[in-house]
Amino acid sequence: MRYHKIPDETIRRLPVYLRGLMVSANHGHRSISSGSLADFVGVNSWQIRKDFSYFGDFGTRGVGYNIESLAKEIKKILRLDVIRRAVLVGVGDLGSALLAYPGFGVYGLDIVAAFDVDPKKIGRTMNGVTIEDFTRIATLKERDISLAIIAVPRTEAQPAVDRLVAAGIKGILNFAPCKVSIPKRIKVITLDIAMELARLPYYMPRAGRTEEP
Amino acid sequence: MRYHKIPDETIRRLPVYLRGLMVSANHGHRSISSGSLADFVGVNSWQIRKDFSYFGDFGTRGVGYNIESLAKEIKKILRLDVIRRAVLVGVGDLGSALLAYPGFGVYGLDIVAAFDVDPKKIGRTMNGVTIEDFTRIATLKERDISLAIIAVPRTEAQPAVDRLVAAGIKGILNFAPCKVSIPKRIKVITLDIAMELARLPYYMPRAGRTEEP
DNA sequence: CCATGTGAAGGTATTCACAGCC
DNA sequence: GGCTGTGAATACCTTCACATGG
Repeated sequence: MRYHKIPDETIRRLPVYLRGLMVSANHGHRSISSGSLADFVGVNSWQIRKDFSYFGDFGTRGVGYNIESLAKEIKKILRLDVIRRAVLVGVGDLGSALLAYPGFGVYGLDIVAAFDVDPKKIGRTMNGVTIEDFTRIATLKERDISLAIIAVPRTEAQPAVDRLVAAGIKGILNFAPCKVSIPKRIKVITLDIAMELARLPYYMPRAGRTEEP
Repeated sequence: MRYHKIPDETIRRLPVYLRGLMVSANHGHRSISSGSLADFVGVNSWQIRKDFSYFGDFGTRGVGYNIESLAKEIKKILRLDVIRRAVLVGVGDLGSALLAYPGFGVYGLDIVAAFDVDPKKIGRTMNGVTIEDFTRIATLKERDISLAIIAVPRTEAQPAVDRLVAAGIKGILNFAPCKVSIPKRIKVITLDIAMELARLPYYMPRAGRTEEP
């Protein structure tokens, strides 16, 4: 093993591997080869080995990788062992769905607070989380929450982000379809759902052809 | 202009530019320089010019790009001028949010049908779309719908995809957190929300440090 | 003069092929 | 024999620098 910097593309794939390892562990397996994991997650086996080689020797030649120790290491690299609590801002249709979404738990992440500006929503409890008044967002500072998900209308995204930064948030998952400006120490990942759908037609088989491209 | 193949990374950015152009047009502009668009969407100006250079000369030196003709060309490349109608499979929390989501319209995309297996949901109308019985999915063939969004539990994703492929669907946006197997002529984009959140902690400033990484 | 368009340079990630080890 | 780990080769994408044209 060398002290390589881990490429961003590898970081992007680590959560994929992690989920694959978890599911495999649930099936009762204790170790897995790069080939089986490849079939399971849809990444080439040599790509998987290369990715893992950036951060250590976890495999046993002739056998494969120990699932538990590899999963633990990936969690450590992604810092999922330290960061676990997230806040949701904007409890509309999408926000409500995110509150109910069971998928975050796999990665050890948990939405423990929610904020909205609508008085009709404030005070209501959904999935064990009571919706708070957005004007009280500064209280996050004392609550060990450094991760935020924002699901507000596009025009409200920048103001919301500014308040979150002031409240000490360090990372933001933004569902609003726009660029937001932040101090560079803060990380924002923008996930524009419509945009993903929009690039799908490009890859679809052209009309007029009868068979594959 | 050369007859370059358009790189995948450029295709990924085209919807970003398209949205930027639309918003700029709404502000009353008729043309825009690569520099202004860069500020607006968060991509370098030289990257933007390079991207546009793959598919033609749309700019006027000293002035910028004509918004309308550029937008039209991008839509044509992405084939958003032909593919407009989509079906939703799975009307749970996330599916309902997607039905209500206003963002698809920007790209000319429209969810015109929805399916679910739950008898309590079948027959109800949400946002102008009546939820149909999933066993009737084959009727899609006669309805000029080639794009599907699936928002079903992980274990149901593969069966749902198989039925969609049989019903003639050509492109799928998959929200279920798993790989799905399909004939290679069909394009699937999997969007795992939790996974995006999971790679955020890696990029956040490390605790203990006072300033940037 | 200003902003586009593009070869060339530089950087990053993927793929290959095989040596090393269980 | 089977599977990992990795340098080398390749492909791809980004950045630069500047010629080109309205």
